[in-house]
Amino acid sequence: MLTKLQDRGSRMTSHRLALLRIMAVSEGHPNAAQLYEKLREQFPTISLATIYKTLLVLKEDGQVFEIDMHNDSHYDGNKPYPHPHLICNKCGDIIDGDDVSFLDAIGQEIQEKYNFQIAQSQLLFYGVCQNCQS
Amino acid sequence: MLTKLQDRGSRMTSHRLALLRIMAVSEGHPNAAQLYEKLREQFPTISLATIYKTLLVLKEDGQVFEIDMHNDSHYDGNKPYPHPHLICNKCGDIIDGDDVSFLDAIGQEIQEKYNFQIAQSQLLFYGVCQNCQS
DNA sequence: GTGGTATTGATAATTATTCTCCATAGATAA
DNA sequence: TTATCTATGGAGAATAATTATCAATACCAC
Ligand SMILES: [Mn+2]
Ligand SMILES: [Mn+2]
Ligand SMILES: [Zn+2]
Ligand SMILES: [Zn+2]
Repeated sequence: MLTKLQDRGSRMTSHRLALLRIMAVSEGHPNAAQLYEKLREQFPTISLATIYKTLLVLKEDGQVFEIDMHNDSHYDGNKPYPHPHLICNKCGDIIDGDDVSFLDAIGQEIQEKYNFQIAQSQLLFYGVCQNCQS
Repeated sequence: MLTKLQDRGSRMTSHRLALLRIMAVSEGHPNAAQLYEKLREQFPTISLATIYKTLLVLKEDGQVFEIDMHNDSHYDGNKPYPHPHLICNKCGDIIDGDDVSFLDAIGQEIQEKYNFQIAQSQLLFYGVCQNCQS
């Protein structure tokens, strides 16, 4: 947790701990602005730039995964590795879409068919979630 | 081609034809800035805003597919429907990753397991392409 | 505790994309 | 062909998420 950070010459600060804790508790996929609002409850003088810098450090450290959405990145601190996301066009909810079979198979196939070495992936499905279909 | 546009009250202009033709010929995945440079050869006074407006119209008309990349959207006029893309971290090349099995299976699985009605998808794989592995 | 350095906060800068508004050009019918 | 109506184009301003700058501060090894 903090060992990896320090190996890279980074420090574990109260801000970074708090941000990780919020993500672990919320189980959601917040964006920078939402994390900013949450963190302001504990650190009223925190800056939005600090949120971005913290997210960058934690991302490079492999502790959060960035969901690369159009002009509004969201973050996952619970599953800090590539996995599919289902994004509802009605309510905006972002649902984890892991436990999907064939994912490894697709990676394998791309690797072989195109001789492409996959390092990362962004798998986004847009549509209507269960709740919004009523 | 122009029938669909006119049904929606849109007009087929020389700009729109030229943009579609450039995409069809290039077989690539240009972004707005690259299309702007190309189109300026034919229309020296064209504006970048016109590129964006044209791309929006053609996208809504189902004639181009937008690849939703982080702060730099690219467009596909040859396969104007969702399909995977392989993006090289070294040379920046964007490779079509269709003809991949299991894609329909994954869509099916998400539909069933999460009861999620898929309307669109962005499947991006980042890594190193064949040419850049030497 | 002290000192060196990473981090923070305030704010400016960046950059892709969108908006505004008037002039212009495409379609349609006379 | 010509008139008319309206979508489109061009120029530049506006927007908004993200990044850069830099002096003050907090972390941590000693
Ligand atoms: Mn997730
Ligand atoms: Mn493509
Ligand atoms: Zn929903
Ligand atoms: Zn390459």
